[in-house]
Amino acid sequence: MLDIQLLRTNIDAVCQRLGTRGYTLDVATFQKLEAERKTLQTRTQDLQASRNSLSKQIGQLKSKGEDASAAMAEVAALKSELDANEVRLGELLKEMEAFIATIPNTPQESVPVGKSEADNAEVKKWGAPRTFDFPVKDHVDLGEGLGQLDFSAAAKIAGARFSLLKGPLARLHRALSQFMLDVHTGDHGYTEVYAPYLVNAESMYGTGQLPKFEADLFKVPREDADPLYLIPTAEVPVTNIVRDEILAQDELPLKLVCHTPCFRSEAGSYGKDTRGMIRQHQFDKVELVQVVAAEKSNEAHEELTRHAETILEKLDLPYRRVVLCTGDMGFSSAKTYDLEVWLPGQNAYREISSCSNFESFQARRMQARCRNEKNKTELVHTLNGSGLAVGRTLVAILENYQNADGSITIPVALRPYMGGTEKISAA
RNA sequence: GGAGAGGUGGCAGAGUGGUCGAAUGUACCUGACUCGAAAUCAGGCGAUGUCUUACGGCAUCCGAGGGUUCGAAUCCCUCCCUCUCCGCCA
Repeated sequence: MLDIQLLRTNIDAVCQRLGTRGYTLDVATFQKLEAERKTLQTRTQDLQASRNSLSKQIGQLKSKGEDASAAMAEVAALKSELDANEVRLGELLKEMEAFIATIPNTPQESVPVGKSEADNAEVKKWGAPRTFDFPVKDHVDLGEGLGQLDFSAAAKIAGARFSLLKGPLARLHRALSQFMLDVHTGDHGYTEVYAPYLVNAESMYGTGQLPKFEADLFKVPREDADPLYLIPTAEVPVTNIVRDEILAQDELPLKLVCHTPCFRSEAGSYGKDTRGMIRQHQFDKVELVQVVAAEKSNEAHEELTRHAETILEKLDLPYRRVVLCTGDMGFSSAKTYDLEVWLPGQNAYREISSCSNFESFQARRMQARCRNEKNKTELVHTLNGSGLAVGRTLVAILENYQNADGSITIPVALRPYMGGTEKISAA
């Protein structure tokens, strides 16, 4: 959520920034709501002040046993206007909040302006794609050839966009998440978190999935209680740890890492990546989350992105880093780097991690604050990034480490997690 | 699933219709004392919103939402959460 003060005092600048991401702010609606709010709120508060002081007088008169009927008549005269104003003001504030809640974050100045994916800018490239002296297969042919990846069984059990892993490939999947967690906790200073996979609507609102993106979520209705939602990323439960909290200076930065399955409905994305495990309803991810003081967030964003890159480097997987252009960024983000891993089966770089700085956008929605040097409360900045998406990392390993006979060499860094196995072959 | 108890400021904890945004303790900040620290003493110290150039004023907030009342932390209703005991369970 954007700062309403900023909208009041500097709406032109906000408009301009939002314009770069193709979002047109409805200034007229905002100003109409704001004008009404201002008169109504000041009037309501004046009436409340009168009522309060009259009520106080009544109390004093009555305690002395004197006649309070004059003051009571005066309050009664205020009452109908006050009641009407309070109701209308409540509605208006809700309207205003709903309006602001659907405005996306403003991009940082350093974000390239653009309309779509095509305008994202490559920042760096690491590693050279391997040259093969045999025809490369994609991960589906490789996994099914090994007899360890079974989409038809998954379809029977659950439906399209699920996958089933067996044997060494299932172990490799587990090894990857263990490896990632160990690197981030051991080398990068993150604290491991285990969190709920089902969350309430308030949490989804806090990180920005609600109210706008309900269609992308799996919703779990309940007979006698509010519905819960399956998390689309660990970002939701982990970032919401600080919702409605005031953190002490020395608690920051908070660096948390969490491995969870992620569930995405993504009804609109059918037709794209229908083959294989690139786009699934369920996938595992190791998520990095940082909560930092406002002035530290850009620095933290670079650091966190490096932490994700380190995993790719340790696995010796070629990748590139792109900075998303204004038009391709997520709703809540002020700046996002995507890491794209090389997939020989697709002859292309494909997204494997997304690292974003949300600045105070999420913190404002969830009232996550810290005390500054003057002991005053101040919104924190939140960041997160995949470190990494486990399923896609598995895909990358299959395709990059394939051999002519269809077997897969295990990257050296993962061998300790595979009981020393160096190669996966058909059973 | 059954029975009971409870949710008040950073923490602990009083307050059962009116000078209560809330005693007291503790934590924290400032000052005095001290070479310094501790102890002691004095003062300060909630959040959010709103109006104001500012000083500051006003409003709202005692788990959440409704209700009664001139007036609600306090009374009534609904919901959420926590704890204790019993049952069940990986």
